[in-house]
Amino acid sequence: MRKLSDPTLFREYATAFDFDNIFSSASFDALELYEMKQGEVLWEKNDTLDHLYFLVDGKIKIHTSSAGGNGLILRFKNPLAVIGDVEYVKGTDVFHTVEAVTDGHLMKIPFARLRQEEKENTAFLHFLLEVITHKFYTEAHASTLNMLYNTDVRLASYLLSLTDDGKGSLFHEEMRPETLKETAEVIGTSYRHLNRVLRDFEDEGILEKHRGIIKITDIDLLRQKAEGNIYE
Amino acid sequence: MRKLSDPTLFREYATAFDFDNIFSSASFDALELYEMKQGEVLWEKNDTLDHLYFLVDGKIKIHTSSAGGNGLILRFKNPLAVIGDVEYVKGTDVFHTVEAVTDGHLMKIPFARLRQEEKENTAFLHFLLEVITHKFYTEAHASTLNMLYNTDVRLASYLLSLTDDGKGSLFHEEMRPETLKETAEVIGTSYRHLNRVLRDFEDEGILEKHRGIIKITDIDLLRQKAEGNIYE
DNA sequence: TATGATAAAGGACATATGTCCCTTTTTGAT
DNA sequence: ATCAAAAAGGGACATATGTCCTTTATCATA
Repeated sequence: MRKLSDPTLFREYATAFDFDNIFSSASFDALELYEMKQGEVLWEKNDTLDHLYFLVDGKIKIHTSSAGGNGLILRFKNPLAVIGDVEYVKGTDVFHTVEAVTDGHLMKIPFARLRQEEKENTAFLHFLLEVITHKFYTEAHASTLNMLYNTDVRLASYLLSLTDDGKGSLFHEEMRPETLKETAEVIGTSYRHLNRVLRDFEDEGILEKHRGIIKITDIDLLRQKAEGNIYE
Repeated sequence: MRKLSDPTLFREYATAFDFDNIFSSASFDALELYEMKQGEVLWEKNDTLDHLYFLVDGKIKIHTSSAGGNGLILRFKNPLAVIGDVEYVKGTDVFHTVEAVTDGHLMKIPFARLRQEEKENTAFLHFLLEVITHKFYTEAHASTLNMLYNTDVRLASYLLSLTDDGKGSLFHEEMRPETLKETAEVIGTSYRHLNRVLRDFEDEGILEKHRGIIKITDIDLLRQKAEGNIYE
């Protein structure tokens, strides 16, 4: 991660994400703009954070690798993702590895500054509360889904979350997650097994696929498979 | 759940859990004491909440049953557990079933009152933030453990969390979780499989068991099994 | 004391999923 | 255009885990 001095770009992000309203002017002035490069590992398990970060451009992934090295789970995050909120509140070390999936930009602000901010600015506390609550909510849903259902249901739910815009309307029938390998990691299974389940879906007429490109052909069947669940 | 009018008991809980300091006096006056009976289902999935609850005495369990009816996961909560915090912040319906494991007492306060409280009282926002952050932290750990490791590691971690007082010192070598069936639900496996793994542990000399009573005989081996993980 | 409900224990079998490995295709860098 | 690395695709096999069912022990209560 490299610090950027680009007042124009800074201003752009500040406006786009309403930093002026979230922060008092003292804190606003403490914000700094950084850039990340694709593939860069931003933080690893057990790192200590002393800044809060906001992803303002690009995409990151959060993942954990077990001691054995194999097997990861992860989530992708897009702007405006907040990194370090839990560490700020609990004073704990980083728990998941965070990696840049694309080039992008982050804003950072020192924890110390935020301690001040808290005392003066309820809006910031609210913001933090909402961000963390949302994380919990999402995590609880995903966790439940993972514990209670097999790969086919999880995959169906995941595909729905990509296909559906959340309100039931069709968003796009054709999509391409980064890679199938990543998809496997997201739903918490092996690449091999994902392939198996995808082929089953194909046999059942739910989708067609060709070299990683998946096209949903029967969204109702897919919904049925998902048993009312949807990722997030 | 039944409302209680018992000023003495009320005062006792208020003091024990520092409600005077968390809340302004206006909110404090809005607190009401309720009692719950063992086995009572306090809330079910999709219920709508309009009060925040504090468990001040007794024990509850949080669980989800899948559509299929079988398979639940759950956590136990002791005082001072907060129920409805996420629902309050996000405005969503109840997600997990909450059941009284023992007789006990709860304090409740209307969401509407809390909206006021928020505006006047930073301590309350802080409290909420800390509670929810802790929930997220715990959930994330448990979820990761569940996704990454097999039943033997999860069981070892769970047993450790009961045996260890968290700082590495031995707490008690002999314990009895409510039932083995419940233990199975907590670590997210079937009763049958739990039995299998327990017998493996017995064969390996990690523990001895007799009709549900488990005695750890080699805590170091147990630690080794847990691979550095511990529930919570 | 008898009786029924519940928990513990585990056999037998089915299924879900992981691991290892090999082949083909695609992509990206030189 | 060429070549190496990554991704897709899937066979063969091992293992983890679930389901169903039977037996035995325990405990509360009629």
